[in-house]
Amino acid sequence: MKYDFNEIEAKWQKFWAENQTFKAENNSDKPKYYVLDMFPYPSGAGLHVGHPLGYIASDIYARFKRHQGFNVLHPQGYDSFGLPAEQYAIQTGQHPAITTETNIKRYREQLDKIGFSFDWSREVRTSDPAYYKWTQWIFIQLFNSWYNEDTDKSEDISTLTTRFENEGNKTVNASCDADTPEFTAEEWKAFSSEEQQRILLKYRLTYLAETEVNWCPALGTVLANDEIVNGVSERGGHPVIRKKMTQWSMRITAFSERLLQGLETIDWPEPLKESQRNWIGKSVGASVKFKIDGHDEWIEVFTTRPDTIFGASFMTLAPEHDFVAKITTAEQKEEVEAYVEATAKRSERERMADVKTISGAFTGAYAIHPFSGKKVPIWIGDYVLASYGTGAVMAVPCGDQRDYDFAKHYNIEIPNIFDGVDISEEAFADKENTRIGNSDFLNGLGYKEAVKKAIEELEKIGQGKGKVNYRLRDAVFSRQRYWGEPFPVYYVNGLPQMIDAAHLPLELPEVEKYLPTETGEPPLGNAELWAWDSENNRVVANEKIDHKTVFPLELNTMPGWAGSSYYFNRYMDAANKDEIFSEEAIDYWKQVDLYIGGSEHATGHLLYARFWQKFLFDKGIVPVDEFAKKLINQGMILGTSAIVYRISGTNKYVSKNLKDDYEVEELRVDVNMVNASDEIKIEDLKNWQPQFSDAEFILEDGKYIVGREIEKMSKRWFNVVNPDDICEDYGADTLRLYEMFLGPLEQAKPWNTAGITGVFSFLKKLWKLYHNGDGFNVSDAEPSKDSLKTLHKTIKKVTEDIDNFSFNTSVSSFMIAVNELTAQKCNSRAILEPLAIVISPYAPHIAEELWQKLGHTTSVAYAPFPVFEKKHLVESNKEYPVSFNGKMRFKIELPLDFGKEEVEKAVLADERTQNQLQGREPKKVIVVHGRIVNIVG
RNA sequence: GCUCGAGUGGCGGAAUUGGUAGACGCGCUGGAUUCAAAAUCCAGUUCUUUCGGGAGUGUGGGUUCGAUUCCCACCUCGAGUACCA
Repeated sequence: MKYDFNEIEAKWQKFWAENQTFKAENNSDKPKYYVLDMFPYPSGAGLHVGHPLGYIASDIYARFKRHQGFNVLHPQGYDSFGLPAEQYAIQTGQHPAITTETNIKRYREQLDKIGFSFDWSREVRTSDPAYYKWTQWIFIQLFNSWYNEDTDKSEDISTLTTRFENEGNKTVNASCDADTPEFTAEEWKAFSSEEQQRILLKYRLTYLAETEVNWCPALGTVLANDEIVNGVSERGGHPVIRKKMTQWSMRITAFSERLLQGLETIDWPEPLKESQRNWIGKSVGASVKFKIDGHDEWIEVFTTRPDTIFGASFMTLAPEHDFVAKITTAEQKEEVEAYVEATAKRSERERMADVKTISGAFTGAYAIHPFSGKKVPIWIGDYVLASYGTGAVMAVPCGDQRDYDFAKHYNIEIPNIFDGVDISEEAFADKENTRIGNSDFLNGLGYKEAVKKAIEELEKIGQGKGKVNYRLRDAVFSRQRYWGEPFPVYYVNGLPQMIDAAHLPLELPEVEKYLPTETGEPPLGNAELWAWDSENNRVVANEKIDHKTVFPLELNTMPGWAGSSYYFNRYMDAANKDEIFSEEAIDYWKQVDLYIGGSEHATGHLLYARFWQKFLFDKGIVPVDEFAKKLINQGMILGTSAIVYRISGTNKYVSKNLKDDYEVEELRVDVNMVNASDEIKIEDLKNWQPQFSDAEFILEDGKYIVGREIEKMSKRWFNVVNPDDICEDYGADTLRLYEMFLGPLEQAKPWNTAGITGVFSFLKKLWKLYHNGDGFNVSDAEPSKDSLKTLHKTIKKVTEDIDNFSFNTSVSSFMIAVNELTAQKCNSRAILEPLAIVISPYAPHIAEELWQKLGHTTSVAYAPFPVFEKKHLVESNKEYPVSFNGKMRFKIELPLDFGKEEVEKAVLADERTQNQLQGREPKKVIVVHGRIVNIVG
């Protein structure tokens, strides 16, 4: 009987869908387990064979957990807001919602063909108003919250206003904007309502602020750093300038320390955690205030080396620093202004790329050293970044290489404050071996003591204190796009007001064009129905705006990461119309137990999602403050491109191993035409593209052999392999097994369809094991000892492999098991029934079919996983490998109950031992019981 | 530059607490079956060899009876990050 995978797979996919086999219940006596994939952006290109890798792994895990008796939540959805649909809309006028719907359909078909055990009843789409209602809702919660650094928690904004009324803000320890003014309770009460609102914005967890952005006038939009290449836009090559814009931001910096500490509590890959740590960028040091000579102003700097304060011989401000204009003297004005203008023209990336060139300008002003009272010149230089610390540094040229280079370049004094160190060539930055000298009260101290002492002294004179600084910046949350979540915000006298949560969702309006308006406003500026009637709580036409009851709505939309920052929680109760999720659901599922996805989201999605989770935790909305206990990064699947060699200037193509005799150009051709021996059929090539139809070919051994190159899977390299095609030709079970068989989950590895025949013939052999000629053939005969041994070593191995996420080695052990059972001519139910369950997480369709044929009427998906029994693996003999000086030379079979002496005696008595020794006396014989014998001599 | 990861046959890879290096699969070689091909099955396949053996996991050292595995130095490749005070 033939293994008809197409029929079998269609049958079971239908069965699972009709019976809702994988629907998870929100209340169950079973222990819960939540397996999550990073949901895809449904692109127009569809899935290639690399996309489902992580999904297959998580599906195997989810199925395994079901066999182990867990109530498994394994949902899937779509991150369906995004740029490509919008770009397509701009080009064609097609509404992004339509494109998105089409793409989702295609994705769903492709996913269904692979046989995933998703609970589709919980599907979410970030672009669905029923979903983004809750994205908007969370935004409102953030707006209505502030961060109390005393309790280290987000709190409702009302607790802040109460404190302002009672004590002003001097005593309030909060995360807030740097330019927040101080006020007393009386002053607060005297402020107008508008003034109060303006101040509260400086405290809210999402707030409006002037942010410097990369503005591309030609595209009418803000670009991310990686959308800019060499100072011009990647798309179209238009100039990009730095521009200040009022944008929504998220006060993620309030959570810096918790985001850092939380990493210790979660089981995520170390490299991923490391990149989050770097991104957060904690440094411990001190903030120091320098008085500016002749001004009332103080310059505040952050330093990690307060111990070197006596080495500070100048200050450097970022060119953008607020003080620059104020303190620059008349003589220096021209030079400074020219320098500031020159730096403003350069993009941040340009500035960062050009590290070698030293540039700066002297402001003519001086700061007073807090201890020595000496006047130190104040410079500006673009090596100081406005966005880090205070945008100012105390320059210690003897201890910091950049300060050193700057000082050398401009002939600034380089005082040496290190005992016994030569600084004539370079700065000395070795903390371990630091011994401070020439520094008044710090003389003779090492790094640690000197830091402590310096901070103490700074505090005494009120000019500094210990401080922790983070590199992490608040996250800009506005996008000048159409296809994203609208902000639930309208403006009264320029001040943002939240739409009441009861009136959400605020749905995206229709627009004529998806481009920015002529006046440079975001695409929503094109909408005609985009005003808020605050009396009737609904969207009305723009012409009704009277600024009394009808107000303009926000024109920006939210970024891609908004919808993905909490979707894992929404899955728990995805259809809930009244709440983001029920308390019952979140208390049961709590958090994701296993999250699988790409490492490219390390510092984007995965950091923002942790931030929102901590916020929701503070608000009591979720019960745990980390959303995913364990995370695994799947590696990228690369393509194996096929290359043909055209002889230069001709239409002749030469086979790979003959190409060195000619001058050739490499051309990539469709990999799907190449067979396992790297041979391509000339006919296929001729039919593939017209340029080959009348080409000539120089063959080797009558074949055309292509060259191969491993590179990213991409249409332009013609190396994309489609999972549908694989399912069509070999079946989903083969695809699933082969994806796993390729190598370790976390590693990048090349795809080559050639190797797939190995797992395909394995499945055919597995099928044969249960069949005899035309019929199903499983007997109730007692299994042989060997078969039991094969089964149980497979159970053991596969269980361990799944626990270790080592799915590739499981596939090998299935192959070994089937090879052995075939050789043993095993057709015993006692073996073949458990075997079907063991294989079912990997190859669920064939397992279901065999399970049914074995006489079962319910899905194999919930059959208990076979339990490993040690007794079947117990041996009485061991084939000892005998090594000489660590090299294995021969094997000898001995009873396992032989003791060390008996083993040694038996080995030494063997003639092969004497052969090896050739008359030498063995110096030492090591016997490791049950493992190995090693003879030294 | 810094951080992290990885180097094993022609290829993907295995060896999970230091104990038989190359499991499993692809490809390749030979054979069976076939008019032939596909499919299937069997045998072989790290290199080298005077057929006794010898060498061998990026390179060089070290620890050990024994190292792909642990330590030190270096080389190569990949990923992330970048004037972070």
